[in-house]
Amino acid sequence: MRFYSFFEQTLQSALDISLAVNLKTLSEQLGLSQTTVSRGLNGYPDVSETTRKRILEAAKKYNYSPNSRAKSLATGKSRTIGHVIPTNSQHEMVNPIFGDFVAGASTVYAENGYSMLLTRVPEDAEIDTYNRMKSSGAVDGIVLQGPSVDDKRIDFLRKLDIPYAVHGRSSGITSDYPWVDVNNRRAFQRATDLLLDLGHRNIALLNGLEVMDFAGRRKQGFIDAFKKRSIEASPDLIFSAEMTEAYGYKVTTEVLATGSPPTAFLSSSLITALGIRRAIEDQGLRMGRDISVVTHDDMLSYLPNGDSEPVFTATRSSVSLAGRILAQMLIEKIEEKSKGPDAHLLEAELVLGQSTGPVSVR
Amino acid sequence: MRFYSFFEQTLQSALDISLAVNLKTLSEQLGLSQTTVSRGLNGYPDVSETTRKRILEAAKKYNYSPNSRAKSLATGKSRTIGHVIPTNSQHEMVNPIFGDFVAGASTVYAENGYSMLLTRVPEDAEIDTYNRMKSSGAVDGIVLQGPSVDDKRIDFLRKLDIPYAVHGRSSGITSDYPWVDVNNRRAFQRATDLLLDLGHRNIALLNGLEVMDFAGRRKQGFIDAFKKRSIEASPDLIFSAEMTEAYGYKVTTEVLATGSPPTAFLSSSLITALGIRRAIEDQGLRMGRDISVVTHDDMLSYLPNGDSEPVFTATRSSVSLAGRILAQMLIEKIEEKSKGPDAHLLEAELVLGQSTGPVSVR
DNA sequence: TTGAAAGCGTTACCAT
DNA sequence: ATGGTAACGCTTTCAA
Repeated sequence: MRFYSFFEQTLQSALDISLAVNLKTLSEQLGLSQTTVSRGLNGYPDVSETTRKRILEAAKKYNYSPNSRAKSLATGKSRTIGHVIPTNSQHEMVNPIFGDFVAGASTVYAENGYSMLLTRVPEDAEIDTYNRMKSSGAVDGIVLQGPSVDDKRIDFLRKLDIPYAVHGRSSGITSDYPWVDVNNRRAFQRATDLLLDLGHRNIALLNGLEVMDFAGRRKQGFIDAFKKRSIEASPDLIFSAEMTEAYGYKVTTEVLATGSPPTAFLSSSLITALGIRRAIEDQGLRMGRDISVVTHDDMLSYLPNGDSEPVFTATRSSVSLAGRILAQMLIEKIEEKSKGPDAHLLEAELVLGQSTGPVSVR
Repeated sequence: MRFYSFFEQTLQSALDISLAVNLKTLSEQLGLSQTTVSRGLNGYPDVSETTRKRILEAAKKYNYSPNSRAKSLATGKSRTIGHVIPTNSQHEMVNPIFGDFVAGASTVYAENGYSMLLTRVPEDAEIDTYNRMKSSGAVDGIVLQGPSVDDKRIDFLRKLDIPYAVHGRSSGITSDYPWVDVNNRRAFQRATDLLLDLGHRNIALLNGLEVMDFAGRRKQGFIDAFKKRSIEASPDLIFSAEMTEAYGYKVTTEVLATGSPPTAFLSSSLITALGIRRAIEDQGLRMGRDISVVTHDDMLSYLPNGDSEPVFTATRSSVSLAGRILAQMLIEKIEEKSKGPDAHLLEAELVLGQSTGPVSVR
């Protein structure tokens, strides 16, 4: 009895100063073996209901939670998924869709008892990081974000023989790999179609960097829309750069000063579209009357759909959805509920704003 | 000899199929003890230069990296820092500054051999998550983002007795805690001052949710600017809600329809400012001529400073900087290079756009 | 300068 | 239904 009360006391004070209660202490307290307690906690069938109840109560009382490091060492699973953000850009700021994607994915991780390990490394150290993630046993799976054209990392991940999934696709990679993507080509083709329908011919495309795979697809959609009407998109009005606001401002200012300025702008990013609008306003032109701006990656998804207000299709929330789907896919792969590489194409629409939305040529 | 070549072969094939090389295999291969190899890799002084060289070469050759779980189990340190994003909002999208902050912090983590563990949990499970993070030994430190007024989580973290740091402050918490914050009050006071200088009197403030601590500070700055001139800010023009675009659109539309519409808008968020602009354009008014919009949390930081172009102060990049500073502070706390709670106040300025910037009353 | 062995906190196999 | 014990891969103490 003195013995037990000693432990009681130890545990109580441990509780107070938040010292870790481990399986050993807990089992001693319960007068059971570590094995039984472990089984009780992990829902094994071969433990009586009464003992299980006792175990769970004690665990709760002493605020026990298993040491995840020890658990993962014993099981060989870390229940953690690695995401890598390359520091590829000059500025520290990050594309807003990054947050949406991460939010979507980590929600699903949390629901399934996984956590997300986020690392930011220089682009040239990325392969090395994947390598270490795997061989250090830190993660059970890896997510590759924003693939470039013919992305060598995809083959590398396959060879690394670790579950992985790609947000976006990579043209040039012929082998199978699991991905989740939106239909960039079709979305931009539709947007261009709309502007062409309204009579625009001089349309400027402010695209992202063409090493990024999605940029190539968007450009293709733009060009295809013209081709289908047997007209040619002016190559002088197709721009490609990192999607900053300065880029939008600069290009728009320059292009509006030429002999035949565009009557409409199609932007690959909201940030860039901000620069475009700013430049247009500087020229004394009015959005939605003198000129049209259509942008993808918009934040209008906050506006309620199906109301008296104009309908805005949620591009940003589709990114978050992509995160969810991809996370689910990866978890299933890790837990071997599914095997082969999956592919999911999300149907993203373009965002058409009210005042900044397309108008016909005057 | 046969013996060594057997291992050579084993290791080689392990390399090919990317099987984990562990300390045991590596030391057997080298003909050394695990102890020596471990010491060699971790830079202990008591190992001869020649052996150290051999060890490092072999480690590189066989692509060895220590199992982080085992290491952390043995050392009691996880070299991981936990961030929690509460799922407090109706929508899945996340404030863009979240990405900037995370990017800044994780850069510093990476530089110091730390990684970031990101979890997204329902708001009511947050305390529980911190608890588990600590008692499961998953993290060495915790970052609290976006505190509310009188945030109970701060006291909880202190009691949890784990290194932590807060991005933002919490009025009502009198005890010391480590934080990094911008001067929200002063920034909004200055912006309001500027608009008052230009002759505006009917200024609308579209603020964030007032449970969030930063929103309270911003409102205070707004009110103070009026007070200093012995005039009163109209309470009817102060709004508070989650910073969506719909919020900006709705409030602006309504307020412009009243008898004395505001001549200027001050917005707590770029997203909301988008809604404000959209509504203004719908009324046929022109930005930067008929009306002024000043917004905080802008993305204009992409524009180069000190050029011929107007100077835009980098609010977004200051968030990223906050992430860096906070990460550095937390790491020092974890490694016990510093002890007491630190406080850093970053000097954030308001962003004043060119066309959308403030104009005097006409 | 090097090595043997104990220990970190779990799980899992094999008994009973 | 329950318990003893050997792993998991590393660090660290103690010896040599």
